[in-house]
Amino acid sequence: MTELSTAAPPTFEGLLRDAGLRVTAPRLAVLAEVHAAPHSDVDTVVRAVRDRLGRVSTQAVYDVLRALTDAGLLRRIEPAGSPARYEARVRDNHHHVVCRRCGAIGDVDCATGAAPCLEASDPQGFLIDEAEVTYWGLCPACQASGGS
Amino acid sequence: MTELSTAAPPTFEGLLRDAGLRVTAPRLAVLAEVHAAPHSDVDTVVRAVRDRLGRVSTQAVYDVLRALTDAGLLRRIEPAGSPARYEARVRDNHHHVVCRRCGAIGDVDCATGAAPCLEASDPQGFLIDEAEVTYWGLCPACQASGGS
DNA sequence: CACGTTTTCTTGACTCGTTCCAGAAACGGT
DNA sequence: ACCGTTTCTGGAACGAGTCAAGAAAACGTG
Repeated sequence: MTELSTAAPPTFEGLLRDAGLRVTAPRLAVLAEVHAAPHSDVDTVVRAVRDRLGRVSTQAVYDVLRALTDAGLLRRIEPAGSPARYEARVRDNHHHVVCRRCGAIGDVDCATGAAPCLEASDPQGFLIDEAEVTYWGLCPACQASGGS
Repeated sequence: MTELSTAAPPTFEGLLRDAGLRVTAPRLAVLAEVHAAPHSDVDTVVRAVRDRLGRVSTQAVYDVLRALTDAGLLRRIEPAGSPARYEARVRDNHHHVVCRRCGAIGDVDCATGAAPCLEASDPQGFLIDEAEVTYWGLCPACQASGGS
């Protein structure tokens, strides 16, 4: 079926086809937007998609984001106190720094090799498949402005 | 001011006074409930408080939870996709395992001593004050029931 | 290239968790 | 016991996200 080499399709259309998803304008626009502006929230994506395509319903964007996330083309992150955000860096086990004041998000690669804190000391019988690390602090801009 | 030794006041009333908070029935009830049932969500706390005290407004519970959290007597955790939950273990830097299916939460002590992944490889200029680790997986019960 | 099936998008209403507001009630220092 | 301050009540409101039914578009086939 997927005869064509899935080596590294550079186009968004290729990404969609390889994932077994239909190619539609909203999906291409959402993919492009999240690749262009990582850590976008839904509202930002909706606005960007409408800039490109004109009239697109909010639900379409929610549906597309879910489909792309389920297909592994996007990753959903949800820092406490913020609406959900989406990024295109996928399957590379990186983490995030979140600014307590303005909510800005940055990517942080794993320090300790591939799996930093992946093993809990006593997982209480849980079968763990992912360790998510969130660093909380102040972004450079907020350190400068709000001194206290 | 705080002349009396704040060594280890065993009563909830003592905890409140030492934190400079007024002692009220809703606050005592909330403290007792969260100590008794860690990782409770707001609705659970509301029900428990009403069981003890009779009529208590939902807002009172929200206000109390915020006041106790700000005072450092409770800790608020907010796993993605779940409503906020509260626990009484505070200032001991432990982490959580969350069941992907049923949302159950367990405590996990730091494996690597006091600060496991506390230092990001490249914090991008962020001033980090906390590293929050969430382990995702399946709790024992969900492993047993939903095999697939 | 037209057809029919399947998937996707639109519109609108709705749920859930949480917050805001004004006023009544309770706390606790003097 | 009194009075100023803080806390609680009740009701309305908000944002994020979901559900449901039908219209529209994308794909595999002949």
